[in-house]
Amino acid sequence: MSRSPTRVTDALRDEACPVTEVLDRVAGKWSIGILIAAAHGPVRFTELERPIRGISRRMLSLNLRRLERDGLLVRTVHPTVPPKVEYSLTPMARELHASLTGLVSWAERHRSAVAEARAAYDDAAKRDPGAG
Amino acid sequence: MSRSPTRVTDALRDEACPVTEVLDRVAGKWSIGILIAAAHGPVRFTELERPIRGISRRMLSLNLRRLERDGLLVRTVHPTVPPKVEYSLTPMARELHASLTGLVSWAERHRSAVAEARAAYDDAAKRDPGAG
DNA sequence: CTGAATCCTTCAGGATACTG
DNA sequence: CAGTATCCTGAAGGATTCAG
Repeated sequence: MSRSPTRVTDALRDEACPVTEVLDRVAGKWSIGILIAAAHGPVRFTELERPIRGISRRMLSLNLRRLERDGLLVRTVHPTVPPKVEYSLTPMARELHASLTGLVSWAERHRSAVAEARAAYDDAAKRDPGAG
Repeated sequence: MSRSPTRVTDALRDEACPVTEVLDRVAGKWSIGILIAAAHGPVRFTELERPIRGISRRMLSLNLRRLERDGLLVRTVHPTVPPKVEYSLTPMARELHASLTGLVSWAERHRSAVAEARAAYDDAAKRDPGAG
C-alpha cells in the first residue's frame, strides 16, 4: 500500500497518475472499512472499534484523523462527561461510499473465485515449477 | 460475537472484514494503475512500464504475477524472438474495472477539494493546536 | 470514553545488477 | 524484450502504556 511520497518517483507519479494521490486516501488497510462503518450514521469511537474487528485503538485513531483531515469525515465533540465524539461522512465521502460499495459487492461476488484462482495457480506452479 | 443491536455491527462485520482480504489485492500502490492500463486490451510488459511512470521493473513484475495469480490478469506468452508477453484482464477483472473507474472519477472530481480540506485542517491546527 | 505517546516488527517498495 | 535476484530503507501497523 502506498503511502507517503517517495522522493524520486514523486514527480513522475504525479505526472502519470494524478488520481493516485487521492486514491491513496482510501488505500490503507482500514480506511474503506471505517468509511463503510461510519456511513450508517453518526457513529462513536467505540461503535467503530467494535465492528471493525482487529483494528487497534491506535490505528482507528490515526485513520479517523486522516479521514477527517482529508474532508471525508466530520468529527463532532459533545462536551459531556464522559466525552462523546461522533463521526459521520461528509457529502463528498458519501459519493465515495457509493463507489466503495461497488467495490465491496464485487469483492463479495468474487471472493471464492479469487481464492480458487490462487489455489489453482499455486498448485500448477507446484506441479510444474518450470512452466511459464 | 456480540449481538448488540447496533446499526453499524451487522453491516461491517459481515461486509467489510472478509472483503478486506480481496480488496487488498487491489490495495497496492500500483495494482489499480496496472489494471486500468491493461484494460485497453492485450498489453505488453513495456507498454505497461511506460505509462505507469515511476514503477520499477521489479514492482511491475511482482504486481503482474500477483494479479495473474488472483485471476485478474491473463498472461500470454508468444514463443518468438525476442519474447513477447501480453497481459489482459479476465472477465472478473473487467467487472472490477468498472468499479475502479468509478473510484477514479470520484478522485478526479474531488482532487482539489481534498487538497483544500487538508490545507484548511492543517491551518486550523496550526493556529489553534489545543482545540478539539 | 476517547484518545495520545512510545517502542518495536513487518513488509511493500526502491536501487541495482544479472539473465535467457 | 521480459523478466529475476539481492540488498536496504522507510512507512504502516501492532502492543502497550499514560491521560483528560
